[in-house]
Amino acid sequence: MSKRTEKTIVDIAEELQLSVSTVSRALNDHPNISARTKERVKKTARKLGYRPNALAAGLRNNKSKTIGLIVPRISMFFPATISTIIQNKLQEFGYNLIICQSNDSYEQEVALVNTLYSARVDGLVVSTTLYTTDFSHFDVFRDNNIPLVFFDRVPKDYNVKVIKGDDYRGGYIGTTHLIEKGCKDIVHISGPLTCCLYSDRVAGYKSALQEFKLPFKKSRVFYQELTKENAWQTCEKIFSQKPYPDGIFASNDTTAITISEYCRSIHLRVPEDVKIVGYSNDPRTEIVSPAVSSVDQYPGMMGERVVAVLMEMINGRQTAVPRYSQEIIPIQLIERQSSAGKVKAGKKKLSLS
Amino acid sequence: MSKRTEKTIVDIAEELQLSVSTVSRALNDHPNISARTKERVKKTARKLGYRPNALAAGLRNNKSKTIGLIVPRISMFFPATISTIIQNKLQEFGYNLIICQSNDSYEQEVALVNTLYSARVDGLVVSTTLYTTDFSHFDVFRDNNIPLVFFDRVPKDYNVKVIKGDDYRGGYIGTTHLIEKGCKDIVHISGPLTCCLYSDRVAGYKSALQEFKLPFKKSRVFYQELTKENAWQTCEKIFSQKPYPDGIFASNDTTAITISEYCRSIHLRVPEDVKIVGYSNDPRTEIVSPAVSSVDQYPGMMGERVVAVLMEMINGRQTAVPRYSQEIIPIQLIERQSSAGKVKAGKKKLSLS
DNA sequence: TGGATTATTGCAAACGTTTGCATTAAATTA
DNA sequence: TAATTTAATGCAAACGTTTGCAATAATCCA
Repeated sequence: MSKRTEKTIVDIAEELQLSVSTVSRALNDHPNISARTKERVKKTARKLGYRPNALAAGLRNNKSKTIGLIVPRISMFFPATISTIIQNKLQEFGYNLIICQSNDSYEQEVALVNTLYSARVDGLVVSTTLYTTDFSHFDVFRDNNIPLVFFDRVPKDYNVKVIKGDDYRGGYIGTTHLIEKGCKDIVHISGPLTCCLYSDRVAGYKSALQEFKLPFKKSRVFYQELTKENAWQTCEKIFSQKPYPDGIFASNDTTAITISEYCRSIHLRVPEDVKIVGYSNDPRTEIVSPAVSSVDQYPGMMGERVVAVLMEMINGRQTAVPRYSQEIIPIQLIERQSSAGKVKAGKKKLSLS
Repeated sequence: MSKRTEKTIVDIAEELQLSVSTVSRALNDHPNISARTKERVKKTARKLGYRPNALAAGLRNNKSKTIGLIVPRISMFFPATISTIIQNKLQEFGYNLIICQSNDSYEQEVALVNTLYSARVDGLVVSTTLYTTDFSHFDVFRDNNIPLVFFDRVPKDYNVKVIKGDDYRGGYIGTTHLIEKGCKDIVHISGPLTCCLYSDRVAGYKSALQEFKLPFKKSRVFYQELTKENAWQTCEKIFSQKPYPDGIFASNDTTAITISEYCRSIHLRVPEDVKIVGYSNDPRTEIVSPAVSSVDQYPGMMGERVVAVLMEMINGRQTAVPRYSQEIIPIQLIERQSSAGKVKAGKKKLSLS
């Protein structure tokens, strides 16, 4: 057991004939320890190879200097980007980040919340499962007044701090853009409605159609997990019979890109025959040809806001009283090749105000 | 302070008129606690909303049930995929994972090692910075016999457990493939040689050239951080004067994809005029056109091996004595459009044994 | 029925910090 | 110089567990 080499502050104290309290205070730069003592203590700390034990300090202080993060998966562009930012930002504040993935499983999410509570994280950041509609597993955090922030995929009707993208507007803008480019029959491929993200975007899609007096047809909206496989299957369904849509608005970029591939496979031209808009502005949209238009969600801004809000809560500037508050991060449409120009020859441009 | 609601095992003990030790053992299913008592304890634990305090347990047991992971960045495909797998796998074993990014900064890496040590992680997994050549900051772990595993970007000459891809072979296979497809003047774009990954691949590249009696020219190898921007610049250099190379082997896919874009921009045809092979088999290689050939590194296998080895070390089956041991994960070339067919008309196929 | 074995439970120390309060030493003032 | 203030240090409890050992209760066998 070489563990016997672990030095503690009592070793330092003994070596210097000081009390442990003095050593502790010296290491923490407590004001009423003399400069000379601080020097001596720090020096022998280095000499002995002393490493503070964060567990012990955490136990005593009832804080772990650790934040928990739960996301569906870190292999997807948007959560990955946000996680990166959160992690880097927290590092600046001296916090560690425990990143966990629910893999979009409700049960896993519940389990993770509990282990992160046991780990006594000082705060929890979460983007929920596609299927989380009951949020009571977060009560432990909320009721114990431990900072809790949701982002992107956030609860509806749960009294808590929420930071989300402007999904309604995203749905609206994406659809409007296609209409302005001349599309008259726009399919929307959405995620499951249990997730607020998608219901908001669908609402935006609807209101855009309505505003431009285009009919909303139930058969033109698809609800599915937004995987490549599902996208391909849905394409097969869509293009199994005419009339073909002249625009498709997909609620993520994996889907948008797959649609584009499918169109090529059946010799439909993008954007001439079908225009496509995706969501998230995944960098893949740029390298694919034609490049795919997409709704950017400013992940950087969102990540920074998450950390800022969290830190305010931790430092008590923000009232930690569980109070619903929603912060909306703007979105922006990035126009690319996949939705360029006019609908196929013969149709003329809608004149829009 | 609603923190006063935190229940501990002594609350359970009081409620049941038992000793804390009995409660502790009951909760941990210790064999010599009667079934009846266990039942009662667990029931009131639930009733009181008791949550174990992992910090306290960790302090007492000298283990945190937490693993540290340091990667350059989690936004890159390969480390992201591995992190995902490691995280999911560890979850099965009841371990949390603290994911940290060094952002390819040596100083940050050093700092992270120290905070993870302070957090008393039960093990550390790391893929180093591009520029880490001094590994002494890992001594704390090695010397205290705390499981330490390196993967992908691993140390040379540091006595420790290492799991890496077969980069020499990857370099060899990638180059050989281009040669077999008829290339005679192959550029190699490599990362900095401080990183074992790249030096191994360069070695593979060299030996392939040698084997096929092609000259190795220093001017045909470039060493740089493998970013998009650098790739573009290097392309400008390469194609600023003739003769153009007829094959390019890039040490990552971002670079390979950018090269392909550059070629299109100057109206060079891929693969007819230039053939391209990348590294890592990033999914982007598939959606780009022409699809880019790449060397797959089996991230799944690597991730699983990392966790398996780590668990063996933690459970003491593997000797934890710091002993260098290297495990090589195979690679596989995935041929795609970017390196298909023959070199431009007029050249005839090399007949290879 | 009594002694021995076995099954349960309890006591108390330990893990490494931090911190309120008490104490001592040093500096200041009258 | 004595009394008072200020600066620096020490004592001991506390954070919530776990665990070796001791103690008690229950069971068994002859």
